[in-house]
Order: sequence, then structure tokens, then C-alpha cells
Amino acid sequence: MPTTERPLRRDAELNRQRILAAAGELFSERGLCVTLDDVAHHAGVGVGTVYRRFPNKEVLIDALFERRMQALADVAAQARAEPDPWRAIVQFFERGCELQAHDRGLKELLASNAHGGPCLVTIRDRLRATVAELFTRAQAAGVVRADAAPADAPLIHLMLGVVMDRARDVDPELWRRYLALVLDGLRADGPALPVEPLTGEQLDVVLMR
Amino acid sequence: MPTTERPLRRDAELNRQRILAAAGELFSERGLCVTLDDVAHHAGVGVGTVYRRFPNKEVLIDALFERRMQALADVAAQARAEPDPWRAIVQFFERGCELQAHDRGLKELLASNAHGGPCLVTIRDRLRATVAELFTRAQAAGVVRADAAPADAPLIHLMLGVVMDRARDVDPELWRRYLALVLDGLRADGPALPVEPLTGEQLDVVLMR
DNA sequence: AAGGAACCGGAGATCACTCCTCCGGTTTCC
DNA sequence: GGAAACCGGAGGAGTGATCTCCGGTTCCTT
Repeated sequence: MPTTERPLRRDAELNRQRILAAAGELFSERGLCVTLDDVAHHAGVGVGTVYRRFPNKEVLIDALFERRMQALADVAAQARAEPDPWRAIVQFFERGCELQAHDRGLKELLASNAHGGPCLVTIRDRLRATVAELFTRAQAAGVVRADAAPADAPLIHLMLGVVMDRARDVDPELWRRYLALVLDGLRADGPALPVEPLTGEQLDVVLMR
Repeated sequence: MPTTERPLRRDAELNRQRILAAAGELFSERGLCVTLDDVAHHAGVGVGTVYRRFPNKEVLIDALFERRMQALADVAAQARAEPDPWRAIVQFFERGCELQAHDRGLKELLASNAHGGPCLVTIRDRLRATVAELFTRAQAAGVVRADAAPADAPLIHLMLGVVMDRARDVDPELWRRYLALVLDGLRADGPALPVEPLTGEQLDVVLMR
């Protein structure tokens, strides 16, 4: 390690914590669009203090969302531990959506690869791998339609994300209704799906806005 | 009629047509967020000319989208004419989504009641009534799950709208995949949906952003 | 064919944001 | 007790949309 991290002065460290706490709340409630000025005000410190500690929003987001993103990856891992392949799928989507429904920032982070540093990227990759496993297993067991694909998962999350956003104030649980609908469609072996799933690269493009 | 509409001067009328044509194209391609300045430039006239003819964007949108909205209402009406209740539902969603996929402005207009004058509102109301009929009929025939509701239609459109937006450049037909998935869920008489559908007022709120 | 009303173009004023810097004054730590 | 680190927040700079204003042009009427 090239730079020996000297500990911050006491007041500086206190403010850093305040900023992180405030940013955590604000990002959860209002999404990633909050201003660092907002964060400063909500933390009860000056704007300069925030910018001194976190040169830009990316850094702050990275610092905050690493563990939240990890929580989602954990949800997928736990689902993998569920013996029934179908229940595993259901569990993954339900728990995953719950996380997103309670944390607007996380939802936006998942909806767009645009934000987020390298740390988040690796977690995201691991998440994708686990999801692929869940799908493969469920399809091998014949409980998920054969023409579904792991690449459908992010799109489903995207779709439910709109419901969460729109209905947040009216019926914050409404997304469950449409998740149930989609899961039913995922299970049913109805008429073949009319379009191929996205490839990995396509998915990257789609999630990059 | 209190004010006798004197016809516009020839050059003025020509420019009005140019503006309408340009706005039509731009709204289709780029959505309702286009500036009246954009419209002016694209129409080859000055900004002032646009603002003189259409005091604000609302008026222009109303003038343009009346017939496009009507087209969607027509799609619903045509679906009602289809004898098979299930095919009617499928047809409505497919044709409706096709319209939206080709017209970003229309999609946004449907996704939010925020824009649009009284004219659009009445068409929207008629549309809703027709959709309700489609659902009732299909449910009576037992081809759509009993716990689905007409209020689900706009939400489904909303969800598919995201797919259209995101995947437009990558695979403009991708929405068909997820429509098929949802329709399968709508048909299947799987486990009961876990949340009540939105009421009319709730729906208004949800669509008002 | 001439005069005035109607119309044109587009520079730029206004407003509302966000991002970020700067520096006089304060706190901490050695 | 004094230097280094830190604080706050006013405000500069950049952006982007909306809409006005007015000198110059075009059209229609008589």
C-alpha cells in the first residue's frame, strides 16, 4: 500500500459519518438524483465539507452501496440454498424486489450500470452468475419454461421498478401483484415466447442509461 | 361561437403546417421532452413563430395527439369486435403496444395524465371503458384469470413501456417477449394475485406523474 | 401600386438547477 | 500556544428550457 492512511481528525471523522448517514437516508428515499448540496444540508454540515470528503457523487455512492448491493447478491445466494428450484426463483425475485422497493437508490443502481465503480461491478457480475444458476436449475427441473433466460431477470426487475416508482405513494406493495403475474407467466409452459432474450452485451447496453 | 376564426394569412398557415409536421416527427422519435425551440429549428422557422401559433407545448400536444390517441381507442374498439374473448385481449395489447412502440410521444402521453387537455381526457376515458368491457367478457368466458382487473392494463403498458425505452436501440421488438410472458400470466389461473388492483382514483394518481 | 396589418426570425432575458471552489474564521492536536 | 487541518456557505460557472421583443419582411386590401 503506497499511501499510509492517516486517520482523520476527530471532527472530520464525525462529519464523515454524519454525511454517510444522511446520504444513506436520502438515497434510499429519493434515489440517486439527490444533490451533494442536499446531502450536506440534511447532514447539518456545509457543502464544502461534503465535497472535501467525497470529491464527487460516484465515490459517495460506491462507499454507500457496496454493502447494499452485497445484500442483493446474498439474497440470490440464499435462494440458491433453497432446495425447491421453483421456490428458489420466487424467493429471489420477492426478496430482491423487497430490497429495491425499500431502497430507491439501490433500485436505480441496478437499473443502470451508469453509476457505480469497479467494486459494484464485481458484485453485479457475481449476482448475474448466481441468477443464471437459479434459472438453469429451475429449467432442468421443468418448473420454469424452457425459453426463459437469466437475461430476463434484470428486465423483469426493470419492469417492476416502474410499478414501485409510480405506485409508491398509493400502494407500495402493488409490485407484488405484477411480480405474481410475471412469475405465473414464467412458470406456465404456454405458447413459445416470440422474441429471443437479450445477449449479455445487449443487456449491458440496455442497462447503461 | 363568440369569436369568428379569421383564416390565417397564407404564409402563416403554411408555417403552421410545417410546425405541426415537424412536431409530429420529433414527438414520435424523441418523446414529449422535445423543446419548442427544437420543433422550430426542425420545421425551419423561427422560435417566435412557434410560440405565436402555439402559446405552449400543451396546446401543440393536444393538437397533434388527438388523432393518435383516437387510434389507440380504435384499437380497443376493434378488439371488442373480435369474437374470441382471449384473442381480443391479446389483440388489444399487441396492437396497442405496437402503436406505443412506434410513437414515443404517445407512449409518454399514456403513461402520464400530466400532459394533455380535455380532448385527450375524454378519449382516454372512452378507452378505459372499452378495456373494461374486454376484461369483463374475457373473465366471464373464463379465459382471463378472475382476479385480474381492467386497472391492470395501464400498469402492464407502463411496464412494457420501460422495455421499449431501454431496448429501443438494441432490440426494438423485445417488448413482445415480455408481453407474451405477462399475457401468459394473465391467462393462467395460477395462485391468487397477492395484492388488490388499483382503484380508479389510485390509478389516476399513479398515472399523474 | 401602395400602405398598413399581420407576420417573420432569432438573439437574448429570465428562471431554475446543479456542481463545485474559495477563503475568512474555527477547531484540533502536538 | 501555534501550525495544520478543518469548517461553512456564499457565489461563480455551466446548463437547459421557456418565452419575449422588435427591426425587418410579406401579404392582402383598396
